[in-house]
Amino acid sequence: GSSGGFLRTLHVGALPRPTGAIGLHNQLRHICLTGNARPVRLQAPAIPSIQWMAQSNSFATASADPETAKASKTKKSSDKTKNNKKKPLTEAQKEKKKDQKHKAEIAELKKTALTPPKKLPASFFSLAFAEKYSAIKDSSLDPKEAFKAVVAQAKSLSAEDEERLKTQAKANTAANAAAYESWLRSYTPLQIKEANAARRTLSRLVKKDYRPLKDDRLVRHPASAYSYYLKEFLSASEHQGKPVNETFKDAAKAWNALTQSEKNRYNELFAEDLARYEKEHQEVYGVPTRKQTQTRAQL
DNA sequence: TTCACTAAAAGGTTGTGGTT
DNA sequence: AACCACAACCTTTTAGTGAA
Repeated sequence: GSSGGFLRTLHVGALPRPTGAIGLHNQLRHICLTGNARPVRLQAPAIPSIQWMAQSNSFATASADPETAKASKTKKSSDKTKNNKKKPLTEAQKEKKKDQKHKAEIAELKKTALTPPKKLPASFFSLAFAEKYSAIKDSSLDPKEAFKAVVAQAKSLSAEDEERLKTQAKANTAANAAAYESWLRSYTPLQIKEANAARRTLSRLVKKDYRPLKDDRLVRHPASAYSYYLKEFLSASEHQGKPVNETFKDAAKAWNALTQSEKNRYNELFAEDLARYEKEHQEVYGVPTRKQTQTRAQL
């Protein structure tokens, strides 16, 4: 595991930022900003209940215009005074209304979730495929046959071509990383944090995997006392080489056998980390944690 | 969505406990 | 209730090539 070590400090270990691909990177950025959103292919699953969403106020942008909403509401109701009787909605109408609301929520979540820039092909195979395909393009081959033929060609490149395309692929990988980094930095850490929350929600609501955006600036959650114990336990040489799941079971057993005073050391480490979390939360996001807000409200 | 294939990222595993 | 924190490592998934 070389990604993001334990107790990784903020801003350390950022992605490499190659300097050789500036032009490409600007192009990518432009493409991104012109907003060609990723094609959405959703098989619209019927979500029976979105009740829990109403409980969540994580996405403040959704309620950005309470004034206008209020205004249009009052205006509407005054219009309705002519035919002063309000007919109760039929079941079908209720369904429709609910469906519309649901769609609006999804749309709002997608906006909050943000769309990272499209990536350039980063494998020699993809590049070879594109190249060979453009050569065969005009032939009247059946698309599937053409596809297979091109794959075969892409697999049997000359040594020179393979070398060339591997170099290109590497450059694209670097350009992709640079483009992503640049795109990321155009948003605040808080926006990215909220985007990730929206992504989690979307993944649940929609049959699609909205993966979290990777961002070094995000504040790492405090690690539990047990996490610290586990780290210590695993680093002991006596457990190395044993199957992972056995070792983890042993660790849990040992943890539960500890006395309260033995646990204190780890609890202190947690307390320190919690303090770190609260401090960084304020610094990076510009707002205190929810827990801090609640505690202050009680005072 | 299909076809073949690659590179890179995420998931599963084993736990506890704090955060949202 | 669900998510995230920590660990290592092997396995699975994804996104990307183009076009119908």
